[in-house]
Amino acid sequence: MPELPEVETIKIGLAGKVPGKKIRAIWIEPSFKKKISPSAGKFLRFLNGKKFTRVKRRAKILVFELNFDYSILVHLKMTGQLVYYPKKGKALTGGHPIKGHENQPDRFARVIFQFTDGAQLYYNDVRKFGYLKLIKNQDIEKEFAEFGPEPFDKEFSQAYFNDLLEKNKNKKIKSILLEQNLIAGLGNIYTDEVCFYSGVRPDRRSKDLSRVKKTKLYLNIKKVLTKAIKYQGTSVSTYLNSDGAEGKYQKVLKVYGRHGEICKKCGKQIEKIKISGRTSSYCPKCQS
DNA sequence: TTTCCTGTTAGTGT
DNA sequence: AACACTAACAGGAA
Repeated sequence: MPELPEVETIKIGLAGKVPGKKIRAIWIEPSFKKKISPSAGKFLRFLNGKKFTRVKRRAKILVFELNFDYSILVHLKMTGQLVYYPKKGKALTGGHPIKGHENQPDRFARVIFQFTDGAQLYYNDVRKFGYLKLIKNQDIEKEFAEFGPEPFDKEFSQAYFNDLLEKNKNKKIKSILLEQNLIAGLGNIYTDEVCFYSGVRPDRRSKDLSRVKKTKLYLNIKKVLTKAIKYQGTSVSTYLNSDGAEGKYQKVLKVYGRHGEICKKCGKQIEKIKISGRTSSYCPKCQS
């Protein structure tokens, strides 16, 4: 699920909740122990009694800073969720989309943080692709060295973007947008949407893009992500924000997941192709 | 029942 | 080097 807007939404939600919380106990589902580093044992031992101080995001990774020179990195991969339960837990029934599991917490809980004030933070993950990593703050920069600029950073300028297209002129535009070492945070949903708003077929090679299209792509990356954050992300399958509620952006999707349906702009049928192994949907009339 | 699909990405093979 | 494909895992849809 989670691409930049979803991770950002979770970050904003948790930033108002977990700072100051002190860990009383952590439970890890046995089969998930191999996804905890440096090891489940060290993770438990080190974190017991520590406090969360701050929540940040880089690319699609959440960073929980602690009251020592350490942080916990959380990558949700395809189906990870973080859900916060205050002490006085209203039963959260916020539309968990997996049938029969409308009530949180459910059986897909992999890690549970219990805080001294009775609140809890759940890491849920159906497919168990995600991971939690305890890391020294001084090592974080090295860990993130692989990522390209954040789309909202000054570093991500039109000049940078044009240069990046020039350096990858034979690649398909969608492949470029998906590469985290070029631009951080876009995934399958928002790359499709950015291409639609820019009138560009996702399989167009970047050398064939006009100057105008390059500008459109650049601006639409920011526009689409900004709107998606405002809508609290897209709930396609298992994504929930940190209150356990769904995002709203799926209501305004133009092409992602809509192949076979009618283009909202021109009425033609949305088509699909595979790019970098990902299903990509586009309108054959609006995008060229 | 079986087959194919799914938000990510590291790793392997061509 | 650049690219395509698969595995990691589980459940839903057809």
